[in-house]
Amino acid sequence: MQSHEKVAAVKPVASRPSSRLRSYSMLLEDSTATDSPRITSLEDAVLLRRPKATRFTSPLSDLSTEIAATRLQDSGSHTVNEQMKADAEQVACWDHLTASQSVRKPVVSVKNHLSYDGYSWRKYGQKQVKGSEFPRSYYKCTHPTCPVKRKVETTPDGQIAEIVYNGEHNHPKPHPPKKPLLSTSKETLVANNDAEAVVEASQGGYGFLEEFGNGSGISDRNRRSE
DNA sequence: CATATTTGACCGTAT
DNA sequence: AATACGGTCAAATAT
Repeated sequence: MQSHEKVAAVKPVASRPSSRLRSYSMLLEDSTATDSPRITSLEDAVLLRRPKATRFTSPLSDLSTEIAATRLQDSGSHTVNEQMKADAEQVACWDHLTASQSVRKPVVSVKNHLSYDGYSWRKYGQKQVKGSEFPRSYYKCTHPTCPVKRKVETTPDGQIAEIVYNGEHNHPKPHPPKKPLLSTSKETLVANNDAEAVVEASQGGYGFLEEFGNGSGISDRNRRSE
């Protein structure tokens, strides 16, 4: 295959329908100007696009990261202290598992992003931001009308460096928490004016808990509100 | 087959 | 006005 050649000829346009352009025209020019295969239609252009997402099997640490992030959030209904206590036990458990490296990642949890607070989250982006050395992940509450979003920064070890919540859930919890949330070390919950809460966790392994029944995986993905 | 995640590009805002 | 950065989108891919 000459995939790389194609890649070079095409500007990898991601997904924005609005960005119509230069890609196609440029493609045509480029293709005619070089030895690259000719592009005679938009479809061709599309075919030339290089794959955007390459999935790697997520390492265990990654998994814990997600889980940790997920359970950290309780949107502020319970006290952090309580959560910490309850979680401590589970954390210990998971810790052992990861240590032995013989555990398989709880796919269900990862997929549904069901957190202990009973809400489910869907990851819609990740980015390396300037301020932090760790990548920041962006999540949305999966409920169709729920505006809540959150940003989670995790270390390579899977530890949470910071979590920021934005907005309030406007719906009941799909799955009531069996246990209160928690955290293993220090955490601060600060509510900002815009119903924004910031949770900072300094280190600490967060464990994973049992899986809830399948959450109501809402699928508003690929849907635009406009 | 359906759905969640990955990931680069796009867009808006701040500097 | 130009550039940089953060946040969001959506195709591709994995499960």
